[in-house]
Parts: sequence; structure tokens; C-alpha cells
Amino acid sequence: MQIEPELCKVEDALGILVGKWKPIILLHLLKNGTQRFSELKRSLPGITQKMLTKQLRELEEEDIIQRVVYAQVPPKVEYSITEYGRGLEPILEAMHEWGTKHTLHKREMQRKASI
Amino acid sequence: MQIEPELCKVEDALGILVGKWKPIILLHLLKNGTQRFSELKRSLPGITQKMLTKQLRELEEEDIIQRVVYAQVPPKVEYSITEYGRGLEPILEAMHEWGTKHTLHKREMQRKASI
DNA sequence: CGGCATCCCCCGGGATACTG
DNA sequence: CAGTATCCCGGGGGATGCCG
Repeated sequence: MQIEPELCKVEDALGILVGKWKPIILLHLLKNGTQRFSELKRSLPGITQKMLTKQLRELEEEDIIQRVVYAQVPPKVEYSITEYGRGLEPILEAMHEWGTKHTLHKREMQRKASI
Repeated sequence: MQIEPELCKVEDALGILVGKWKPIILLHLLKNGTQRFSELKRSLPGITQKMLTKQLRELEEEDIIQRVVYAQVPPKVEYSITEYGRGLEPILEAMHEWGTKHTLHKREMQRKASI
């Protein structure tokens, strides 16, 4: 792994995942396949339309997700993970796994600290 | 993997890694072992003392790195990865690998788009 | 040497309202 | 239904200066 700032690509990958709702959006699309805008919105309690739109546009820009607009009334827009975007799944899984352990680790640390 | 926002731990892991210099700091400590504050600062062209201190404190708070202060003049402070923190290495490597591919992928996308 | 303290700027992101 | 447009706030992060 290259460690020089110019060659280290960790930040680039991080940049794709960062954004308040991106991981959870990606997981929903990975698990549930193609989803409409309103379905995603319903699945993400608390998100605003503005934010959902923004995050989706940014992921689309990176070729992680695909956006399909149907020319009809009422409008219908579907989002799905690209084949390429699927390459992020192992990283998301690893982070989820580590995060789960970390939650327990912190609890243990606090327990010891309180003795 | 849990996908419900309350149970999904991806954001927690992400929270540890996010912060402008955290990945590169962790990689330096992982690769080079124990390092003094000034050594780290020299290794990170462009970082300010304030930022380096802040990022190190946050990582210490999560038990990812260890801070050892030597009571001497001039002061000496050494930082190192904890055994626990070493668990992040696979994730960092996976992100670096993906990021490298992504750089190439974007280049290819731009080439196709320009045709 | 290894920090805090201070000042300041930018933008991520929330709330709300309007539109094709 | 799936967006834009507008307003606004908090905090991440840069620059600089002081201290034990």
C-alpha cells in the first residue's frame, strides 16, 4: 500500500462513502435492488428530499448507482447499484462488522473505567 | 448485516476514519510503528499542529492509538497504534485498493465520455 | 517540543416552500 | 412524485500567536 499522501487512495474511497446518508442508501440498494425515490425516502427516516437527491446525484456521478427516469405522469425515477458500485459491498460489510465490535469494545472500556 | 439505521454500524466505523488526516496518520503509525509528534508532523506535509493534535486526540479517545508523554525537557510525546487499533488495517487496505481502482475507472469513464 | 487559544471562513446539511 | 430554490446555522478546519 502506498503511504505517501499523493499516492494513498484511502481518502478517495472515503470520499465516496462520506456524506451523512450514503452508506445506508448504498446498503438499501444493495439489499433490495432497484428502488424508487419515494421508496428510498420512506426507508430513511429523517432524511429530507434535498439531501436524498444530493447524495444520490453524487453517487451517480461516481458511477456507483444508476438513475433511470420514466417519462410519465406522475414521475417515476428508479435507482439501482451499478455492477461497478457492487465492488464497495465488501468494504461496507467490513466496516459494519468492525463498527459492531467497536460498540462492544467501547462499552467494555467504559465498564473498566468506572471501576 | 443489519440495515436499519439504528443497527447499522457502518457510520460508526466511518466516524473513526473520517477527519481530514486520520487515514494517513493511521497508515504512518501502522507502517512505521511508534512515532514522535514532530516525526508525524514532518511526515504529513501541510498539516497544522492544531489539526494533528486534534486528530490524534480523537483517535486516542477511541482507543485506536496510544499516547505516551515523557516527563522531560524538552518534551517528548510518542504515539503508536494499539493492538485493538490494528484491527482497522484490513479496512484501510481494502479502501486503498478500491480507491486505486476507482482512479483508473474514472479515467476510463472520462475517456469514453469524450468520444 | 508539543501543545492550547483565538480569529475567521467555508460548506455540509436542516427546514421550509414552490414546481413540472 | 420527484424534484429545485431559498434561508439559515453549526462546526470542520486553516492561519497565527502564546506557553510550560
